[in-house]
Amino acid sequence: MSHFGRSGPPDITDTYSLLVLNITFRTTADDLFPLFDKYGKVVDIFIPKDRRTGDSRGFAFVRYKYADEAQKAVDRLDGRVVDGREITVQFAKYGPNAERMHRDDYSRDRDYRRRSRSRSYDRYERDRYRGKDRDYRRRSRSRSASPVHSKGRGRGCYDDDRRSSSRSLSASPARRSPSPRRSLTPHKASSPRGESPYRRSRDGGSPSPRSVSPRGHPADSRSPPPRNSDVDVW
DNA sequence: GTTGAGCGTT
Repeated sequence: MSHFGRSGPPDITDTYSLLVLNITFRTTADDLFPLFDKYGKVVDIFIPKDRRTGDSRGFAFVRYKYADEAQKAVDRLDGRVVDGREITVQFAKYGPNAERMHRDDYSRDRDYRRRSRSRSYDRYERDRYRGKDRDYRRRSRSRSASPVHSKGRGRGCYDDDRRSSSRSLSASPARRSPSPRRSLTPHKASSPRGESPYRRSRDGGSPSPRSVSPRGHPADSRSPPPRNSDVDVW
């Protein structure tokens, strides 16, 4: 009895799709079927899964036969805790069918206010919608979707180095070795273990020969490492 | 084994 989505869409002639979000990654259609079926006639349940791993993405699509039942399910199951997680039930919008036209059937009394009243209203709504940050979310379900990883690290390292270099030449050129290890990098990074050089290029974009010394680094030649301890610290 | 905003298959 879990033929949901096994052979594509069965019959979406008069069915309403509901989007269930915030469900656990282990929740399956069979687990949601009894839950949604209790509130109405569920025609089909489809849960997008990864093609490579086959794991659930965290949301499911419940297809109802009647809109009134779907609305009821949304109102009843929306915010319900399933498997220890609160699920979010709402009507599908970007679906293949987009039952937006049918929505008027059950929300006709509440949709009357949204009637094409004026462009201002539309603009206001759109503007208000834009206020929320939802476009930033990426579709990639990376294991760790972090919008802000670590500002100032990783790539900033190069920037910091470059800035330091600049300051060194400007503030105290003969104070500390600009970057002895940096000058040795191009030579030592030749291929200690058979690593591909082009790979490095793509990783940092162009940090090796050009970024390191855009204005040339004659100081390296005439400014050998004064102390080993300095380099040892690194 | 991990994660957590979102919109779908033959």
